[in-house]
Amino acid sequence: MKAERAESIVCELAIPTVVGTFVARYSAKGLCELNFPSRAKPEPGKAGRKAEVPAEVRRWHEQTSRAVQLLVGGKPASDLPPLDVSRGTEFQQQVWEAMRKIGFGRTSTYGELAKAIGRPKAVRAVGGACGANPIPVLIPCHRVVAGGGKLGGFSGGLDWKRRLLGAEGLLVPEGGE
DNA sequence: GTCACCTTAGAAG
DNA sequence: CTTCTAAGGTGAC
Repeated sequence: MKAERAESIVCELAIPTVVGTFVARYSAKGLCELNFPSRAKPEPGKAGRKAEVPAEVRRWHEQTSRAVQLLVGGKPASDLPPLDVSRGTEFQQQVWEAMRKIGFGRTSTYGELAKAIGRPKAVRAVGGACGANPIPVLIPCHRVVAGGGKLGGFSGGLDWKRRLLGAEGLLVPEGGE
């Protein structure tokens, strides 16, 4: 069964936080993408069009905003909006689902996730799925570290991975341990 | 078809 | 201990 690729985006909204402004995108099914703050200043124009946003999406955005703000602030978020991951492949969706089970303040490794989805040898593929994760933070790809206490990589910038792990009270490997 | 990627276990030197 | 190799899945070229 093929995932629907051409899922249209309903709208794009900004999420101001103490570490910058995230940008969330919604489809008709829920949150489909979340981006880390970019260097560029947020565009008030786009974020200011909330009046044209469907009530349902506004409700989701409220949950998303709260969740993101809690997480960057070092607190667990329990109230999440529906996540639309329909553009991911079956494999990627399995990986993302497994990642969401990693509790707040806990970590897992690429190897463990690979085992969890029944593909113990697909460790690199898991890494690839993490990199393809459209909704970082809410889908905690930052809680997935490499084995042996190594941090591993991060598409959005290792800086974010460290910051998020640090916010959850986790020791960030830095070459010593 | 080929290559690069958020990896890792195992064999060789 | 360090270095090299092979293996999974996916998207860009």
